Amino acid sequence: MADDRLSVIFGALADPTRRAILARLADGQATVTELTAPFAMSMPAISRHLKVLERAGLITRSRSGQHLSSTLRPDPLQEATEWMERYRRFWDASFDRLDAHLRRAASGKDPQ
Amino acid sequence: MADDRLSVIFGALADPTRRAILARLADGQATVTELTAPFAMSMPAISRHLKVLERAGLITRSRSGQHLSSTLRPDPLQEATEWMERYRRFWDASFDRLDAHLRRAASGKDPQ
DNA sequence: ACTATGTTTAACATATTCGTTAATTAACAA
DNA sequence: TTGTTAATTAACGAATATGTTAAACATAGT
Repeated sequence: MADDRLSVIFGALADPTRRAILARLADGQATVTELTAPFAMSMPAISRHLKVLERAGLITRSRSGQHLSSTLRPDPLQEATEWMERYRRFWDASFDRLDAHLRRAASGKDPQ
Repeated sequence: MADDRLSVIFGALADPTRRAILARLADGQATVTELTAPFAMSMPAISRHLKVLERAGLITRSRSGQHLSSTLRPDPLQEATEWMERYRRFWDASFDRLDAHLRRAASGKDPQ
């Protein structure tokens, strides 16, 4: 994977396990052991996923004794969204087209 | 890469060449040759990138004679954004914390 | 039919990803 | 010290990603 920020962020999000971890962390910080529990996967595997998320800036980690807690830091999601915003006018255009299509269809006068 | 929709979408966005292709297509549809020109990369390489974007639903392609044009279809970006929206309250929380911190710092009364 | 142009597919090399198990490090508790 | 728990690192293997060049396929023009 390329090492520019957006590639690292999107790359981190491109794995269902990592997205599930983020979803879990939305309910509050958790240790590696707690994050491992729901998955049929070894702790080293989760540990690596956490490293990927950390590199993307999507989590921060802090040690408290033996326990290493991960906390959600969603700022990179905003960065990603901002990149996608460049295409919003195309969404709008798509919606307009869909809307127009539905109106034509509903009126029974669709020229297609 | 996992083959669920979101993984395919995020995976497609996790490459700078592919994001550049999408940016180019925001200015209108283009052929494979036209999309290859700006890159120091062979046409087969671009052809594969286009396939990845197509699989993610980010472009559609239509042949007109010899020319195979790619067109932006940004709907999947919205799907990705919708997933990220789950974390919007954390963005807001982050902003709130930042805001509060700045206000405390500005007033010279920051208890920290 | 022949040739030129546009694009994909085949075959290959290399690097990265993602998982495993085993070994190691770090912190706590007796 | 010894043992237990928490987590990472090491070493490995299999699958996937990303690029290359050469060959094949598809359409157009003469």
